[in-house]
Amino acid sequence: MSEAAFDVLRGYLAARGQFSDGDFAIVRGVVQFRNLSAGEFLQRGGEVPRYAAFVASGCLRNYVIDAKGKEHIVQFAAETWWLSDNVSMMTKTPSQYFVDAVEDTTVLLLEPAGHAMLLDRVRGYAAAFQTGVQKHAAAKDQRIVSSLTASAEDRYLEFMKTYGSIAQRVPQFMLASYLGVSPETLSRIRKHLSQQR
Amino acid sequence: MSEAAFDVLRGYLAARGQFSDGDFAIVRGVVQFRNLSAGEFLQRGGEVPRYAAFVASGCLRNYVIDAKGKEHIVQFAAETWWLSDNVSMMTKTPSQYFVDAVEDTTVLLLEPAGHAMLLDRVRGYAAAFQTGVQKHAAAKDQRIVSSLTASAEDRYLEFMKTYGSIAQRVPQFMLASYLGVSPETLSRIRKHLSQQR
DNA sequence: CGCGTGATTGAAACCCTTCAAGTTTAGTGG
DNA sequence: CCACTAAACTTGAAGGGTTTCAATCACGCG
Repeated sequence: MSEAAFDVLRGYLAARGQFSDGDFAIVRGVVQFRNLSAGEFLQRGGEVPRYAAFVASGCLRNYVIDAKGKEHIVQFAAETWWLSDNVSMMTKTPSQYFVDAVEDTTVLLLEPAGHAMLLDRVRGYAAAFQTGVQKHAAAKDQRIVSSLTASAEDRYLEFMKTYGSIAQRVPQFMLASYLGVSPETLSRIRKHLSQQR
Repeated sequence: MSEAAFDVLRGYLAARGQFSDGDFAIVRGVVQFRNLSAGEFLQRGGEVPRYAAFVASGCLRNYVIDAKGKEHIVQFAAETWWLSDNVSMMTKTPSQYFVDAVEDTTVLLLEPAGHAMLLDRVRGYAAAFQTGVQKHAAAKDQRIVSSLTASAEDRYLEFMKTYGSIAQRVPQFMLASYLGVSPETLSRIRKHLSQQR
């Protein structure tokens, strides 16, 4: 059970560097497993996060709740994605982010101390981590750019091209929240696109 | 001249870790200096970036140009800010980003090889770099959140609170581009706010 | 001084939201 | 397995915020 989950992380790491069995054993020693049912919270806004999460299977959503009580999805995280609020975790300040499971989900949890150990003890881990962080940052820039430049329809098409497999797994109203439009608008966009062909 | 510029980087690093004179000498050895006049380009879209830039004085703007030829500012970078397209630089692929100087600006340039040397040879640099990258990423999340949740007026107020000093230095139409609104709208927002008090 | 750039202002058009109602889908208990 | 219910999705109409286009104003600089 957790073996299968750990294999996902093993595969993720193996694709990003040369790691020995001993390295994997160290990793194995510092991660915890947790199963979440659909809708179950991994973290609530106002809490100080204690873990970074690696999604082995399923899908998480990361969102904020604004002054009017409305949810705004910042990120989805499906298999092989990391999700964490590093700044809040490191500074031990409450996070504004909520995280819950869109589907039944298995995550591997990594505490800051464990992460520090990996950086220190596993050769090549720091570099792999670095690369991952940079790609993450680039993806965020891309999203900022498209929120500035693109219409709702264009943003939808861009999402489908990049994360189409996720779109099939999350309810439409969540996708709307991610895109920053109302569910009604997304419905109309889809209708409009379907009529075009 | 370049001494003053390097002092800015020295101060930046000293505030983020314990570094010896020898460490600073290593840093000094791997950075290049460059002065940019207002409007001068540091990088054009389509080019493969070769450096990360640290702003010692002045201010850069980082932007994309969309299909209609319109500029969209992704980020400003004033004193003590880093600006780079790490993914393009590392993968040696053309960047979509343009970078030019809003004012006369002095930057320190760091090649990937130099950066690798710092990570390897300067104790504490990797950790300091890591922290900086995470703060950057958090700032981007914040911007995504506010582009999803906030009206143009709220985004303007948020920018003024966070980066007010930059607002006084860049032309209003650039600020509008950063906020993702037309110059006319920003003008109206400012008028509206000034009439409220 | 006059030219060019940036900022302002007005009016029309457009995209998107909100509200409201109806339809479909999915989940639950009998 | 069906019936019932709640949630999600769709569709329509009205309203609001933003853009676009156009004209005018303000200012710095050769």
